[in-house]
Amino acid sequence: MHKPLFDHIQKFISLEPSDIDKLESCLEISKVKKKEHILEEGQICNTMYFVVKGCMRQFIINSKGAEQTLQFAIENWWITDYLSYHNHVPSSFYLQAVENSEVIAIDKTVLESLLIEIPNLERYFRIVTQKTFGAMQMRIKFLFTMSAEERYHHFNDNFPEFVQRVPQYMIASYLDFSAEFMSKIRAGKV
Amino acid sequence: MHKPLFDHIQKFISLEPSDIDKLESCLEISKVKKKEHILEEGQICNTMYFVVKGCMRQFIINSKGAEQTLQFAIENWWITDYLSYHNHVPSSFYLQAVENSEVIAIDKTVLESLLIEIPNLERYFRIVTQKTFGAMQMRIKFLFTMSAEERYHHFNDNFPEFVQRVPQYMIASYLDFSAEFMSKIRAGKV
DNA sequence: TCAAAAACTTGAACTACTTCAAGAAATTCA
DNA sequence: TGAATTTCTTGAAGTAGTTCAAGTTTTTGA
Repeated sequence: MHKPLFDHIQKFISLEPSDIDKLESCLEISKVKKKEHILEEGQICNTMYFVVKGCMRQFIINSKGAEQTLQFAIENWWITDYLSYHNHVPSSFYLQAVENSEVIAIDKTVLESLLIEIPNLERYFRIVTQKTFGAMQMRIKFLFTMSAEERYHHFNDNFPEFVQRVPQYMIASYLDFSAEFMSKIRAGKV
Repeated sequence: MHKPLFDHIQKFISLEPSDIDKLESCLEISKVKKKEHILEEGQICNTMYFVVKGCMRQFIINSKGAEQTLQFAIENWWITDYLSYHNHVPSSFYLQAVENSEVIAIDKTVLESLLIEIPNLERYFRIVTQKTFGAMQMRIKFLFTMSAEERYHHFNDNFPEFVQRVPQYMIASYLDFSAEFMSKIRAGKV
């Protein structure tokens, strides 16, 4: 079902029924099994993904061979590799399902011509991207100013359900500390 | 002069002469003296700034009273606090001139109505924001996977002129290590 | 339902960085 | 020009985190 996407869009702009039809015909919903990749390092990313259900993450494999989560996307978030998408260069990232998920995929070529046809949709993406960018600016602030323990508590206070929902080692790497250290923070052993 | 902005815009989209006039009438260029603030913590940010000449930075004052640079913007970059701008909440950041600079300021109310009038301009901002977001994703990757020394060399290799141009302690905090440690890296004493 | 896999915990040893304090060098501007 | 300010450097001591290795608990799926 595409409804969650249309609901999300209509929070920011309103679409003509004809535009809704046009957009609808371009969307492809797909189920992604837990741990399945929708993008791998080295591939060119030609798709934007909207999470209808479940949870996706962007991660890399670092020089020690360990996975490092850089970004999560839950229901109603967009996720893609914007650099690869816009510059048509190989991606540095993996995009993977953390849970069994459903995503709406929009192909770049299709989307770009759709955006020219529907200026209001262009507006939607501009606003959503700028808001996400704002959230990213705050994230950098937190990473720069808080200790590991403060970052954990802050995240836990703000997204308690989410912390329950995904493996702790992913949260640890998203907050930029080791899984072992997170375990100690939780046990009050720091 | 507004030319640098129009040149930048026309790299991504093309504007009708009438649109150029319309936009032109909304722009306000202003000189910002080195160290002068164009936004302070606690204020609501209602403006987007385009750097025509010079260099601006976004920084915070951390719990120890030290300045921490989170972002730079040189010629042809936009800078603002997107969270404060979109959610109309007090900013967590300062925006300050690193050098004597010239910026084009566009007021939010003016810009938002302009964007509705000129869909192509909406497109420009969508593309520019997404590209900047892509750069930010890479930045997070570098912060997460490289050591302080690697981050310094990587930055220095990619932006050698820029490293000459701004005080080293600002670069150090932008790369998330202390000015003293940067000094030691440069001296080969690590 | 139960064996295998994935996720979490613990302590001990280590290290990449920070902090502090003081001096030297470079830049600014009256 | 030269005094004041800003920026950079250096070494010594400290610490917030990592790494490793091994064991325990929880979850998964045939």
